Amino acid sequence: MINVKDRLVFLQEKLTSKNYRVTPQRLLIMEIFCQHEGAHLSAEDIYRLVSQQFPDIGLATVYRTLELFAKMGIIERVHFGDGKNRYELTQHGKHAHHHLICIKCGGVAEVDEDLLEKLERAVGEEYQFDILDHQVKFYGYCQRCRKGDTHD
Amino acid sequence: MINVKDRLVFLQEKLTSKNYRVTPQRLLIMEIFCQHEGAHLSAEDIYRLVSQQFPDIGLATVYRTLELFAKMGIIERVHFGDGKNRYELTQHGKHAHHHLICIKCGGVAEVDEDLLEKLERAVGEEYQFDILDHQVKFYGYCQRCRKGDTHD
DNA sequence: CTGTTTGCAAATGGTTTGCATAACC
DNA sequence: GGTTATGCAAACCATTTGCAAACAG
Repeated sequence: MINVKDRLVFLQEKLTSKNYRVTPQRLLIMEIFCQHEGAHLSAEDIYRLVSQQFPDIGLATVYRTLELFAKMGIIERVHFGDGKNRYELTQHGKHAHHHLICIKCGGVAEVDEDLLEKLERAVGEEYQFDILDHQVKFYGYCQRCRKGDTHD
Repeated sequence: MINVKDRLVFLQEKLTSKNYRVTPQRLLIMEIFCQHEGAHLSAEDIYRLVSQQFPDIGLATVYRTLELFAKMGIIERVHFGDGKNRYELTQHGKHAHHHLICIKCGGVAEVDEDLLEKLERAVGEEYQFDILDHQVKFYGYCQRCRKGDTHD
């Protein structure tokens, strides 16, 4: 797990520099993200987790904070098509948007490497598109479900 | 545009073979898809379009039909993260899930070629995942918005 | 005829918003 | 102290569901 303290200091500075206020709710939400590196948390997930330490937090605050963090580039939205937005810490220097989604158990695994850089460049040139980021989803059966073999 | 008549006959057969009933609503919705090849239609879009020819259709019927068509593999859901599901005709023999999404104007362009086959195979092997399909989204600025240059 | 499909309206679930109060700076 | 952020409840929007009536086979 990442150095939480560093992240929190960084957040604090970034908030202050943009004239946003440093509040316990915002710090806590960032802490949750650090403690769940690699997870794809929904607003509800975060609400539940934060509530354990800060029972008075409102769901709306969670949503507003996620909106803010996303706008600041600290976290990113990812969509798995399950009806809810999910969020993960922005990985600086490399994208982390390759997901393997099992269409049976719904499990989501993350693919680390950025095998797509070449493709990104090629497509960007061909279509005259200034590509800043990408997101790749592979749909199929994970190892476990593959064995089960009861593909309905 | 694709041969609409062929598509409709195909749909009719497929419905009958699975003991689903052939209804004017279902045929009309398929017709709309054929007439908007390449578009990424939301349920609301389809409802609006079908209503012009069949004013009594209910929105729920549209949703149920989309669900059915997706289950039958005739159409596919794509997610652009704008809060609504979008649908497009399944392209047999090739995937058509490469989208260029402009983060300024929201425009969506489609990338035709399947440059991802190699990557798909490699990732599948490495992660022991039985990959059936993939979906790629590139986020950035389209040619037009790039010129405008007022990025934000 | 019989079971599937439809339209309507009400319910649902995730997310947003208005507003008075509380908290940061 | 002035403004920003919060919590609550109500509003919102896309989608789903229950049910009686309509329709396909």
